Amino acid sequence: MVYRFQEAMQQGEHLRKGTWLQEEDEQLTSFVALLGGRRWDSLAKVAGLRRSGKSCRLRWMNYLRPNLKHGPFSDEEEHLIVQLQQQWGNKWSKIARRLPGRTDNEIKNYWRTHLRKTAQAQQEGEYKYELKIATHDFNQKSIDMVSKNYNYENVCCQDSEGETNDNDGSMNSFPLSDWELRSSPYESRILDWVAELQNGNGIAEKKVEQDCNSTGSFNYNPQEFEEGCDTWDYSGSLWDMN
DNA sequence: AAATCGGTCAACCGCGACTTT
DNA sequence: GAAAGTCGCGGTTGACCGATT
Repeated sequence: MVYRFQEAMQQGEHLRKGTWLQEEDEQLTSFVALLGGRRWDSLAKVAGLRRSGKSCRLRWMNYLRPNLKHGPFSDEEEHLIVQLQQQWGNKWSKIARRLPGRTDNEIKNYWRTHLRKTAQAQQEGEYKYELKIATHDFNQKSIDMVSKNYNYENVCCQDSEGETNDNDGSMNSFPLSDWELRSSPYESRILDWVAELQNGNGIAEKKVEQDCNSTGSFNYNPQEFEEGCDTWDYSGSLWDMN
């Protein structure tokens, strides 16, 4: 799969695909410094790279660009991604602008690998919840046969203040403590965040605040994430190579 | 030790939006 | 205003690697 550079250079005008070689990276980096990060098709030709402009741009944006972070996501970053994905959906480039040094591709991959599992677990959780209701129903009916006093809603769907909760069987009303499918503390933390966000209540905000206080470094303010108030701009000092 | 499986992530693809000619 | 060129985005693919059987 990995071609030798010399071989690649002998392949005529055919555009190369696949993994970038160190020589190609160096060549691209020096020509971007020289010509700037635009007109990628022209840059690729001038640089003598057997790559499409698109490929060059992608390599630069996702890997070679200065100030990029490479490594695991911090708790703050994870939290922020979850928050913003909830808010904006799969707008990865938009989300990436809130995470200095992270690329849309990186965030997208992170979401798919770590949080798709969460979604699946959530679905299974719903299934489990239905089973639980069915089991509860069955047991309750057995009790009813004795007591003749069955009222499902009153038994299971009132909180301590006597207010009736959401009763549609969705995960909105499902107590997280009953989830037994979490495969790791990491995933359970994400699950907690997602569930709290879905509840959309002050508890979630309080929890976030507590988490922030505990780490002492993160504070989520929804107003900061309104359209058009980027806190990080690609186009400024990032492009300064010196 | 070898085969298989599953997770991760770099890179590609297609398409729409934007810019230039 | 139209055509061509370029850019940016989101979805998808496939190679790689460690864990498991």
